[in-house]
Amino acid sequence: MPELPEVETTRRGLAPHARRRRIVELAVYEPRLRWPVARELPRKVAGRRIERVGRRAKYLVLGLDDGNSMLVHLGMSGNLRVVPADTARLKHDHFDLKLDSGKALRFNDPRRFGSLLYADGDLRRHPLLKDLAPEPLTAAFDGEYLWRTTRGRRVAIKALLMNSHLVVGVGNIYASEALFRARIRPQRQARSLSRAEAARLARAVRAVLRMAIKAGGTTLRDYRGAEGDPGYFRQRLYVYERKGRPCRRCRTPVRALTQGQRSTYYCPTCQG
DNA sequence: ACGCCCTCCTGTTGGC
DNA sequence: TGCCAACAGGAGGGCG
Repeated sequence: MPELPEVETTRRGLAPHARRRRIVELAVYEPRLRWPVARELPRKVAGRRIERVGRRAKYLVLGLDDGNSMLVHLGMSGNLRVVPADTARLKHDHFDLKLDSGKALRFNDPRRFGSLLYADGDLRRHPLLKDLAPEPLTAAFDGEYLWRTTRGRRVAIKALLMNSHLVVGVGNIYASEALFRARIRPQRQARSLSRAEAARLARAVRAVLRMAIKAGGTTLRDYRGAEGDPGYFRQRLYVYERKGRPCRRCRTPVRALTQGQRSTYYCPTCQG
């Protein structure tokens, strides 16, 4: 579900409520997430102040006043919302991070692919973060980088866009959308991209992520921001979920195909 | 190192 | 209406 724009939207919604707040209690109702929630986590974070609400790839990072951090990953169906702490719990509410404001950050995740992790000290050494590629919205990710890292790679460019060793934050929706905007077929071998195409694709990735953030992300079903509101980028999608419907640019019916057990959408006319 | 495939989990949808 | 299979936004891990 949530890709970079949705996680970033959640981060922005959370930040004003969480920053400088002290953690009164971490209440874990269901520790069986993607990674089991460590038993000692509530004890470690109780009483700490949240100093930073950040993001790395699709992880939300809560930086604590003791130099350690909590990481929250939303998985496919997760939401992290701000609620009054006494709000009645619903099905699939898995933990509450209760703050000294009387609010709680409440995590709901039907599929339980999300996670709540603790990282002591340097985030860059955390096992799940240490090998991640650059952020797409930083200067490190540009056409030259993309061209260089795709050399020799026989895998389809669409699959490579979703590989967090190449670039982070791009999932199934925005991979299709970026390739459409760059006018590149998703099935193309990554190594076949020209320098110009790599440059177009890098720009398209950045553009589509930026625009999606502006729209508050894409809500297909479950996604809600920190305040409970959906994202509005769905209505701006060019190909994703539009199989058989006319391309918004040229009216050719959009095609779907399966790559690595994931759906890909593209326009056979616009994407040469 | 690389590329492919499977897995975790629940809910929804579509076909019969 | 019921049943069952297919599919869904992630991504680690195992295999050849």
